[in-house]
Amino acid sequence: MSLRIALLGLLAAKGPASGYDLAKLFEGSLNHVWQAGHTQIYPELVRMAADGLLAVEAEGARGRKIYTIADEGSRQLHDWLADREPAVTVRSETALQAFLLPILDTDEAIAAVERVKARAQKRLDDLKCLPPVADNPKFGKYALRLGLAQTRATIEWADETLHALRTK
Amino acid sequence: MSLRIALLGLLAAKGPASGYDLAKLFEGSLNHVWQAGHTQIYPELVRMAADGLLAVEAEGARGRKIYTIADEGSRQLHDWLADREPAVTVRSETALQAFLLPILDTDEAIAAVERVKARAQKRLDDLKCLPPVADNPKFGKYALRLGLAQTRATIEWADETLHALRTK
DNA sequence: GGTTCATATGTAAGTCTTTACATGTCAAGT
DNA sequence: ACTTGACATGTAAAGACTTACATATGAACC
Repeated sequence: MSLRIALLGLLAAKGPASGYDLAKLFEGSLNHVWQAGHTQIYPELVRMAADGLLAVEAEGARGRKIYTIADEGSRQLHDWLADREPAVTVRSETALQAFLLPILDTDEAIAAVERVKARAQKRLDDLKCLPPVADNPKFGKYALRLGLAQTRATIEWADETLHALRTK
Repeated sequence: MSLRIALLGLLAAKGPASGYDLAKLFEGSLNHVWQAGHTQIYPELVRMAADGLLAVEAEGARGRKIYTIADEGSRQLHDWLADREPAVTVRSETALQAFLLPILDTDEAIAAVERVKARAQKRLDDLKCLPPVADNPKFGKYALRLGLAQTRATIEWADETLHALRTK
């Protein structure tokens, strides 16, 4: 379901696009929000078109297909955004490592937390130089700030945890 | 793979336990870290026992089965924790709503962000009165702090975003 | 003319996860 | 004796996601 919403949202933000275009957007700005590869996107677009959420049009000799959001698609997107209580299914390997940290001895734990911190630092840098979606600076702005806030929180946790591990 | 690790970790933290016990732990302390229902846990335990990671023992008339972590299980758990670069597959409906917020008009967006904030606030309360895993206060301590830090960051984002939406 | 790379789309197999169905025990309260 | 609720385990089908395989065009470079 959420994949549908993400695709509808991108088509609303960017206008008509091909599956390939959408896959590129997932690799870019959406990557820190939701992830999907082209093998998941292509069949889903076909189903969405069959369900009347999208209009399709073939273009060029290369078999490129352009999808446009239909009224029913706009409606479902809007309703989901306005009404949906977001599900909170957490599945974070980082949090799992944090949970199980006491299994490691102190120096191994320090190394693991250092890794988490380095990763978060890199993510922070990535987020800072993220291009806007389809030259549309509105989109992704709020998600970017949320990502920055949560990533900074992770770095602070790592610093606090490293301090605790080193002084014990 | 991560489900295996979570199960191994719980068995290491708590000692011998049944599938039912482990499912309860997922509903409790692990819930903010990783999620799994009993329908996923029972078959996985069977596979893990078949792979030599766990020892099984039947107990009582009620068909209760007690799993104990085997040496091979301890080894794999330790290796994963010490060596694994945590995967960062983000799939957050909250972040997706944040991403697509500009599709809503201002008052709808405010309502959506209020919902996110209320949810985070509740989560914060949940985290604060979480019981320790198997009366073992070491476990979950670091994950709890990570969860608190990230949840506080989400609330700060909501406040910042509400302010931005209301003054525009 | 040939190579290489980005473009562009798909299928298939396998894994992970959710939802729905199904069964039976034990303890406590009425 | 009966009911209710927590305990306890499972299967099956469907849906979501990943990984590997497969194909073909157009543009740029050498």
